[in-house]
Amino acid sequence: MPSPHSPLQNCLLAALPTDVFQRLAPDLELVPLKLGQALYESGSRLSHVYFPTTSIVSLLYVLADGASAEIAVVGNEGILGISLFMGGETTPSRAVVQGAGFAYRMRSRLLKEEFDRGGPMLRLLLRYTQALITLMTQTAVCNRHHTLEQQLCRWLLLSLDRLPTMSIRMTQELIANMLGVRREGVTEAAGKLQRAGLISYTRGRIEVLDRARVEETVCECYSVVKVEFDRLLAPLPES
Amino acid sequence: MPSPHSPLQNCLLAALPTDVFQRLAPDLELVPLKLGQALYESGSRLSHVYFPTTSIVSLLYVLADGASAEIAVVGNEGILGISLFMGGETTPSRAVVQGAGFAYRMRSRLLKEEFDRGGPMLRLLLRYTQALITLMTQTAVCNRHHTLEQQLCRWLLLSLDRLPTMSIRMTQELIANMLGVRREGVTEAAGKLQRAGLISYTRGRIEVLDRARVEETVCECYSVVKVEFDRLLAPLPES
DNA sequence: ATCTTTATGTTCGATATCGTACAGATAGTC
DNA sequence: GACTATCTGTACGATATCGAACATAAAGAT
Repeated sequence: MPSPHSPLQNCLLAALPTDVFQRLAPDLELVPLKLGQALYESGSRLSHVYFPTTSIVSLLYVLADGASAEIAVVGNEGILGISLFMGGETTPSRAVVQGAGFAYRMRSRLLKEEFDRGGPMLRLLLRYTQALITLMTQTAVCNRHHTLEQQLCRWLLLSLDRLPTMSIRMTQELIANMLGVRREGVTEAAGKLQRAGLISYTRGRIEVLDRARVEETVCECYSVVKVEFDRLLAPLPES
Repeated sequence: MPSPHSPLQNCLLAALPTDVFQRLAPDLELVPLKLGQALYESGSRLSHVYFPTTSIVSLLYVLADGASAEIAVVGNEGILGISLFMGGETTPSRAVVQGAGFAYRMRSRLLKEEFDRGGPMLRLLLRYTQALITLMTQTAVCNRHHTLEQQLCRWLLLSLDRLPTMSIRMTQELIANMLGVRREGVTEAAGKLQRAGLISYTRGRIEVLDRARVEETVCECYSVVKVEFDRLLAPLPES
């Protein structure tokens, strides 16, 4: 009976040519990620990069006064630790596990070596990074122009896209941290969605009942990001 | 008498090793950029990349309803057209000239070729891109948590850092577009700064009178970005 | 010099979110 | 089964920004 876990559950790893994947496979280590665990802190050097499979991780920016905001979310479509190959070594953001699950990790040095070969790994990671940039910038614009209810829908959909289920384990308090708003604001927005029958939630667990209607409520930001991820990561880039 | 213009006025070009610069120099073409000119539109393919010297260019994201927000600003420290080498070819943002001046442009294909050699150009551009990511994410957080007055100060300082003068040609209406707020909001915030003696402005021209006090008023976002740019772009990366 | 265009200043009520406080309700623990 | 910690619901005034309407002022055009 095969293990239920495979590195190929991560889209980036799955998109690599066989020979590259084979070269890296021995160094891929399956690790469980616990809810709330920090994979790296602002300014820290990265010993490993992570390829999530069944987990989901938020990139959070924390201000001096403790206020925070999520700038991106990474699931099985991505990788944590882009500053490694971008050359900066560190970033001013934190990576916090938002959905418990598994990831494969790899020592930073090995990834860097593969990246520096300039082959498919480089092209793949750069395309992914560009998609991530779109996610981040769309978040900036959405923060400015859209209502909390729309932003909550965006957050729900982006999270669902990175999870195998239709429900998310997460308290309203934590969602508020992600969105950079008050917990009460989330209660209100979520209550509205629940009364309308789009979602249902109990303590620490949100379920999307009617995804189609959530997609009607969400602002354009969600689809812009989705289209861009699909465009950039769909085909194995050849060039 | 030498020309007052040189590609070396752009930090990225100046940071290249001599041999690389010599290889590219014949293809660098000096072009004037007019206020309001769009260097590229959302989704368009790039025929050229631009290295600003005395001009300053905003990356703007425009929503379906016409609302907009600036996601980054590029001056003589940077380059326009990162999606070219990141592999995506296009981005969902617009690049609009915010301060008239000059830039050197280069055909996309040539830049891509140099990038693909995997040498100093690749490392330099990736480090710059990482700094740009910090700028974008800080903008997202700032939009969420800081007052308009602070954001205006951030915008002024980031713009000044990319210009040789202490004054900016820009109407309050356009600043409002950049910040993604109403024009009246900018009038109010700018009026407050003017009454306090930090800046002075007339139609379409803002002058910073007391930079030190603007730096006291600005939120932490400005210095985070500045430190990160200094860190990532200061030394010629050797790696 | 006058006219026109454009930029800036001011006001008003409307709205969304904030900050605080506290009341209920649920899950887990003893 | 009672207790406790945590999560969620609700209410209140305070604040920032919005949206619209209109007044003033400066630069440029004829």
